[in-house]
Amino acid sequence: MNLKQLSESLGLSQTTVSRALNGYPEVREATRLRVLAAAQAANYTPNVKARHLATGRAMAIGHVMPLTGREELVNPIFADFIAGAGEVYASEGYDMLLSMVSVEGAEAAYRQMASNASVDGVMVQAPTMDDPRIPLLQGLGLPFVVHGRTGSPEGYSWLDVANIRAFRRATEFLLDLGHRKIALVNGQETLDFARRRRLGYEQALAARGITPNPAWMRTDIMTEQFGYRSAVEMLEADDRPTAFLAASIIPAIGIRQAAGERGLRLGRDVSVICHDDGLSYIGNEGIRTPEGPAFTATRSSIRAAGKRCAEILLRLIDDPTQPPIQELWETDLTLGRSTGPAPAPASA
Amino acid sequence: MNLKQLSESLGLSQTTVSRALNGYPEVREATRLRVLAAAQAANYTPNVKARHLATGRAMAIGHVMPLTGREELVNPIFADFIAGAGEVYASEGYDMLLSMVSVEGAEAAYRQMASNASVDGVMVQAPTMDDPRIPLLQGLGLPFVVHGRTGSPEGYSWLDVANIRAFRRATEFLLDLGHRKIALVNGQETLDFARRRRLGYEQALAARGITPNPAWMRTDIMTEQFGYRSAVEMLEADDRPTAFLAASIIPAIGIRQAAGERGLRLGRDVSVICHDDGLSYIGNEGIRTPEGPAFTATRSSIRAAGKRCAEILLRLIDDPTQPPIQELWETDLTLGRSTGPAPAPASA
DNA sequence: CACTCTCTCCAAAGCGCTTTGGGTTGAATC
DNA sequence: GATTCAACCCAAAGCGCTTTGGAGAGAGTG
Repeated sequence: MNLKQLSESLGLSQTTVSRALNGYPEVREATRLRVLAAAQAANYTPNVKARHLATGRAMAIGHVMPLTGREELVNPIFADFIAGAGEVYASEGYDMLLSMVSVEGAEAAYRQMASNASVDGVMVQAPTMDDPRIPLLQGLGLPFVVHGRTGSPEGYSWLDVANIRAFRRATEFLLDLGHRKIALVNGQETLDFARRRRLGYEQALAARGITPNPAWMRTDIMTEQFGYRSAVEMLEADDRPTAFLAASIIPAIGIRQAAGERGLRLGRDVSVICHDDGLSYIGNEGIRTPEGPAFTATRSSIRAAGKRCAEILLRLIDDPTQPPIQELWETDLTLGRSTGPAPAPASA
Repeated sequence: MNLKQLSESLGLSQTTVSRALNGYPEVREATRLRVLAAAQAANYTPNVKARHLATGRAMAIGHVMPLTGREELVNPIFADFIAGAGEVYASEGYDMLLSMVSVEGAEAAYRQMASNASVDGVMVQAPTMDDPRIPLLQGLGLPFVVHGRTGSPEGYSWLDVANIRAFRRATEFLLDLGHRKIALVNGQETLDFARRRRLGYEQALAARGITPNPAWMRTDIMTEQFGYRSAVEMLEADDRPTAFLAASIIPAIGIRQAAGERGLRLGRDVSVICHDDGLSYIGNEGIRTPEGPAFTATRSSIRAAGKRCAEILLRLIDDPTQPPIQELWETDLTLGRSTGPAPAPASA
């Protein structure tokens, strides 16, 4: 069933039917209702491709899910982010075009999306400090929103969490508990957010006159095994940290496991704070006892971020004169069962 | 730059240029090279929508990522599955159209994809025993592949792991270690795979004359907190299991946490076997010591499954006469550090 | 009553591509 | 030298929709 057939069955022109369906005012209300009823009855939906050819709008948003590392690992964080964004797209009638490519291939993917106009805008995730995708997209004139930001976050739309503050605060909290040997199990520091988190950590230490120990600062893809291995190495060294700061709940789980295997109890022998993105299946909030969730954590819902980024992007698409929209979200520091006072030096 | 401009700049007709670019034989090799060079120089890529309008093919595959539960949780498993599939699509020039909807909305999503021909085929994930999407898609005539299968898996293409055998084998392994009190922390049993896993578990118990204890059989969305809570409840009861069988590594992590908090060591005081989908960030294989990975697990890469499902789907699309392709993958049972002989009854 | 609007509706062009159904041309064939 | 046949190339017709530029019919106005 296409427009032509539908209009013939109604004894109307294609123009009128099209206008009736798209809510234009040049059609009598009675006619519109008749058209809508007929469309409904015939189970008619306009051919998206034809419409796009005619309008030039793709009614689709491009997402590029970066696969990190040589193994092209897929971060579950993106699934939740996409879920949030997808919700918005669906409600506004947009499709989501997903491209999974290695970090190196991302640029080409965006370039292609732009060149054949298969999307009306794109979402940029996990930017590096000086991400080449941003000037690229600006040059291509394709609307985009960055989740996170770069070193010089001007002239484009982004949404980010206050990473420096979050990790400074978390570090201060550990310092207040008497910890002096604090390890940072960070994400890849080529990524801007990880760099900022390290800054926050270093600032807090510096404010108390503590020089960070390079052996206690690890940076890599935020897998469970990365957390595990980092913790194993640090806990088996002669001088070991009494607290860990993890960039995600996933490495934090690895740290917990490493500690547990060595008979160290979280919150008593070793403290752990992680950033909690509120992941669906491994959200920290879920495991809540009267004493709080499992991990003390800086919290910010990645799904809510996805949703908001999508809203911003659609606004940008709707109104090309819209100036850049930038939002900085604060995180909560929620107390859980994984932190406690630093153990007495004798036992460490 | 469009076809018309390109052909004018070359002094050729649109027909010839189009044919040259698409590899038809009616064009001289010299001309083809000239055309290709010009296209390259002009950075020309054909407008996808126009092409689709003309050919009727969308060059896109629809994925519907089911969000489960009232909270619409997104299972990280799907991210890895999609990564595998996406790899294949990209290499064959297909786009991936992703729709995130609640389980109830999935049918409508598929129906829409079919009705406006925005995709050439769809992927069906997480089927229930008697999934309505299958007759729906058959009726719509849209090629599809099911990851998993239904109660009566005939007449359509699917790829599944041998869930019954996997869980029977895992249960037998625990029985061989002397465990008699084995709990099953399963996925939602409306889903076919979960039902099959329970069957495997029950068969193994029945073969040794053991009646399953309903209190030790849990079924829900496979989150970490589900694993945690289930384990807490069972471990705090008077009669507690000595071993757990978990449907995913994620609830298994919750179980481990619950056990650890109670001073129970995995592989010594409590045994755990889980199914390991080889997730990128929380893959069991990663945390490997000389004694093996953290969990004893039935293993099957979800990413490889995604890849293979995509290959099958593209084959189906390429050749409509292709009869259904069905593949049953066996799992490995790999020994990890989470299992050991059943503790002496006195200590239990 | 002629004229001007406003309301409704329509014919046709156009979006950029593929593909059908020929045309030309030059070489090979009889 | 006429005929046949590849080999190349082209004009034009769609694909299904939106949108421009009217046209016709009543209603309102002087």
